[in-house]
Amino acid sequence: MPEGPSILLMKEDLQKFAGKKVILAVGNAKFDRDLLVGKTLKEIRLYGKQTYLIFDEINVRIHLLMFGSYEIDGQMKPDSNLRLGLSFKNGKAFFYTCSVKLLPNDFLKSIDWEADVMSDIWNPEKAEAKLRSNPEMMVCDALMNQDIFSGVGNIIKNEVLFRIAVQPESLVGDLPPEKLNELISEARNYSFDFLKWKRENTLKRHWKAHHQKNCPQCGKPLISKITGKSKRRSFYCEADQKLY
DNA sequence: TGCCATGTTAAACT
DNA sequence: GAGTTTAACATGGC
Repeated sequence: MPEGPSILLMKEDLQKFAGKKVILAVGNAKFDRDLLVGKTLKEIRLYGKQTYLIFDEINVRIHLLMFGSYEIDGQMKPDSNLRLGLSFKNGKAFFYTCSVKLLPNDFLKSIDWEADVMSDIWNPEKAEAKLRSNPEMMVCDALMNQDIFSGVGNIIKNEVLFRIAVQPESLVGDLPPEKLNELISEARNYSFDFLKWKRENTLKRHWKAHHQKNCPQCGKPLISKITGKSKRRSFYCEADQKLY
């Protein structure tokens, strides 16, 4: 599931529990789940791929990692790896195979909320400043960097670089200023396209590079290669994507 | 069937 | 210490 846009869909599903009181908390999360019982879920806040269930004093941070999933209402899967299940008067929320952590609300102050590419307060100028201070970083690593582009994952990385015709191993400092700006604006733009297509269940159909065999522009075979320090797979066209 | 992958963290290394 | 590599987690799709 879990790049930023998918998490936004999860938030929409959870929203009906905002303002509601936790009746029961179950699961194998490594903290005292009873601390949540009787507390009211004040707000659901996102930061990239992270979801914060905010209560008085404390919050639960959920990260679905690679294989995590969630379920609203419905029957709990019998032999599943349930990390946390919350019951409210109007339904239940289950979180499976994910990272779940209880944090004090002070922690929220340490987050740079403006780094979330899908946030209303996304700050592209700040992203540009961070990029400029890391000229030796490859663009594939820059996009995957959650402190710069919180919410971007491997799919978004590959599609953004295809859209702006930049080879993944290009160095940030070598990009001309207008390319750097395209990188920043498309990280956000594509995330919203991802959201729209995910909602329609047509995401894969719209992939131009990610896990594709041939370049949709020139028809040549795409390169599939582990790139950068993040060691994640990149799909790109040698002919159409320029190495800076 | 076996491999790979929408991700992160922490331990174990150099 | 800094930087890098590896393991762990654990599921579903191809």
